[in-house]
Amino acid sequence: MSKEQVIAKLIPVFRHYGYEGATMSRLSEATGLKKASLYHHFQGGKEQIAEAVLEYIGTWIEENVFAPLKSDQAPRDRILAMCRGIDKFYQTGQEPCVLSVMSVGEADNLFHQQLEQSLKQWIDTLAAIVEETGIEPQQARERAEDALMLIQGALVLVRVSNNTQPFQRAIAKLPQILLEDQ
Amino acid sequence: MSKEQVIAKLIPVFRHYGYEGATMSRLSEATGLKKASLYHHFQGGKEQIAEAVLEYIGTWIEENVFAPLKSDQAPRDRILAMCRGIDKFYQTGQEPCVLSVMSVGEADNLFHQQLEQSLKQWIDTLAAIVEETGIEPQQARERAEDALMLIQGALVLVRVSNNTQPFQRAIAKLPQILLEDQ
DNA sequence: GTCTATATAGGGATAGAC
DNA sequence: GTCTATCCCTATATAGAC
Repeated sequence: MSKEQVIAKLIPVFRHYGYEGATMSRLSEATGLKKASLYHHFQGGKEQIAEAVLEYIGTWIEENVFAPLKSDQAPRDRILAMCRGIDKFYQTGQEPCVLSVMSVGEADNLFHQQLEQSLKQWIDTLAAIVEETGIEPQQARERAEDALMLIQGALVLVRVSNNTQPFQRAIAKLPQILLEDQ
Repeated sequence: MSKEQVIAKLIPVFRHYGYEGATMSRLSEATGLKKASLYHHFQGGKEQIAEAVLEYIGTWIEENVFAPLKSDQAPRDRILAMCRGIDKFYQTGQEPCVLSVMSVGEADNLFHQQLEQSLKQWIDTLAAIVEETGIEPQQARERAEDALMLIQGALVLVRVSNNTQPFQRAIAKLPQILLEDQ
């Protein structure tokens, strides 16, 4: 099993249990590797595992959410492509956001800068697209923030209500929020 | 120190560290009571402490967020009153939402039903107000959900970005989202 | 590279003095 | 009601065999 495959199995544990809840026992069970083997791959222990998870997710987002935004299609089509990436990433809202579960407690102390940077990049990228359509920078930024708030809020609602409908509605509303006058 | 005062000191620990991160040590430090004293007040241990916290918060929300919605003022004024309650409850976004931090990991298994019930109540209450203004039930419900998504999403953004602006903007937008055509 | 076995620290929880 | 002292278990992490 490659390191990538190992990390792919670690991710859902962090997403569903958070940093403190992602115990070495659960990580061991999720991967099928005993604890000592995990320490062989990640000498820095749990903290380094979380770092690897964050990096892996960053790359995935880059390729599946940001990349579609940078194609040569019309802005609306690029945003629709991004929406498909988001829907896949969050599995229609059923997979929690690492950004939000890692911004709690101990994990926040360890990774705050990195999380903040990732969020900023997402907002900046979205705002740039909106600006391309002729919207003022300040307005574009607010729309990008509104879009991310809606996504993050939808994820909370889905988690608590066990109903993916709010997420689907939120995704469907993104093009309107970003491109049309409110 | 009364039980209410103790609980008031316990709450921020759960909000900032989540259920698993809210260790008895931290709860002890936050209250100034040693662990054994906490067990005297809450014989059910940590789980019962969390229950007490959730109940206390439920009452607070009832009095400061729901009650204003039931006054005899105009719908818009009632919603503005609710917004003030929300702003106070979340300290302009600087205090995380218990609902969201408790819907992760072990805590979610323990309290899922209760959290789901609280969220449902909030949505139903908001939707009822919107319906009063002549909006169709389905539309009203979606607006209420949109409002809660925006709030929850704003809280994530504030936590990650250390910037309360998105929350303030979100709160300011609530009357529009609930009462005006989009 | 993966395992068993183990060390050390901290978690939740209780007994019993005051 | 609050404390000190302590129990047991699990968490993180390491040693060393295969």
